[in-house]
Parts: sequence; structure tokens; C-alpha cells
Amino acid sequence: MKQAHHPELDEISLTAVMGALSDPIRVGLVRLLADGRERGWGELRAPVAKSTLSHHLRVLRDAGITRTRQEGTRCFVVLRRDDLETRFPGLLAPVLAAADCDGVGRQVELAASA
Amino acid sequence: MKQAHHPELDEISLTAVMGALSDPIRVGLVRLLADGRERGWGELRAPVAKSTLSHHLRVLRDAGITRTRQEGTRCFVVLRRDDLETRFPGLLAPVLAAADCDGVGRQVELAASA
DNA sequence: TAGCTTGTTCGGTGTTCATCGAACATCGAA
DNA sequence: TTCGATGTTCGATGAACACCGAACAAGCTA
Repeated sequence: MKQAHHPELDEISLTAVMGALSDPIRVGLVRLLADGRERGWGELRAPVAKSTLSHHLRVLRDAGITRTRQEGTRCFVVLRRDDLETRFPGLLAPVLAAADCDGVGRQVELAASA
Repeated sequence: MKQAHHPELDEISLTAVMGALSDPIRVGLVRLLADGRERGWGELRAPVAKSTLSHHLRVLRDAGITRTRQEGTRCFVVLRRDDLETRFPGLLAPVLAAADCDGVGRQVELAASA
């Protein structure tokens, strides 16, 4: 469990972000994180194997969309909302609005407890 | 050369649009079309084989981003700006702005003449 | 120390994608 | 009708991706 690389602001690429958001599960994850709260991975319920979920979270992290923090054996993830807003002003909101309206990523849910 | 299918407004999917915009060449094409003018395919200069260009234009069309019209042996393409704005309000502008700022898709150019 | 929890990594598989050249279809012009 | 211009379609190929189960690593906890 090594600390993963997070791209700097100017390393965040538009096509990488778009690519990361082209998968319903990843969109669902972003939606869950949209309130700005940090979430433990245990809170994330998605209909995939844990290795696959790990993969998706890695794609989001590598694209610069989320930031991952480790605490003991647990990992926490948070949306890099300010960074994204700085890098691509006005991009995130319409995507979230559209996803919300369409129900894209509704298969990803929040577990009962924290 | 049969007339291709164009998705209806409510058939346009967010993830398909995001996926279509995750390739620099396609972003470049969208940038060229951003002025709303219809372009003949002969005007589009991209550093790929024509079959590949045909593929990219097909992806954009299937995603509902562009509309293709045929006239004789020539094809014309136009951005479905209003449709996109209706379906995903506010989505296109930030993407174009970010692409413009970053130079994503600058490899796609307009040929000299029409 | 032994076990439990948590997440990563490793093959493996099947799918999709970007790309090319070549062959084909279609239309307009000579 | 023959030729040229314009796109589409057809394999083919190598890369990337989504997905899984299993094995591994690392930190708690009993």
C-alpha cells in the first residue's frame, strides 16, 4: 500500500478527465463525493469486485479528479473540487447536474454507516 | 455511403459524450466546428489516415455531438450545439474553453479553401 | 504472535479502441 | 463510359480497458 501519485494542477489533462468521466461507475463515485466530504472506501458501495473498485478509484486519482489519503489500513478519498475548478473552470458543475438528472452512476451508493 | 444514424435528444448519453471528448483529435474537430459553421470534410486537416478520420467523425456523430449531411459525394458536418445545450446545459462551453486554453486538438486544422 | 481488516497488485479474459492500408461504392466530370 | 474525387467499410494489429478471483502487504487487535 504505497502512497500513490497525484498529478499537479498543470499536469491534469482535459482528455484524461473526460476519459475518466466516461464510465458510469466513476461518474457515480464523483457524484457521491460531490458534497465535498471525505469518504472512507468502506462507505462506497458499487456493484463490482473490490479490485475493480480499486482500479476505478485509481483512474480518478490519476486523472486528478480525486485525492487519496491513507490512515492506517484505511483509505479516504475526496474530490479535488477546487483544483478542478481552477484548472477547468465551470466544467464539473454541468457534468454533475447532467449525471444527477440522468441518474448516471446511481448504481454507486453510500453504505449505511461511516 | 448510406445515411448514418443520429441519436435523438433523449438518446444522447453523458458517458458517450464524455468518451467522445476524451480523444485529442475529436476535441480538435469539435473546436473547429465551434463557430457553428458547417464544414465539408475536405476542409478538415488531421494527422491521421482518412479512414481514421472517418472513424472519429462517426464517433462524434454516434455520440450526438455532430450532425452529418450528405450532398452528392461530399459530406458536411456541423456541431449540434443547441441540442447539446438543451441536453447538457453549460457543458460544452467549459470544455471548449479548456481545450482552447490548453491547445488540445491543435493538430486538427482547417484547410485553406472551402 | 496470530489473526482480522483493508486495500493493492497480479495474471487472465474478453471487449473496445485508435490506427492503418486496401478494397469498395457513389457521384460528377471529361 | 471511363476516370477522378470523396467517403465508407473491411480486416488486421497493438494498446488500453473493465472485470474477476487469488495472492500479497500492511497495519490493527486480541
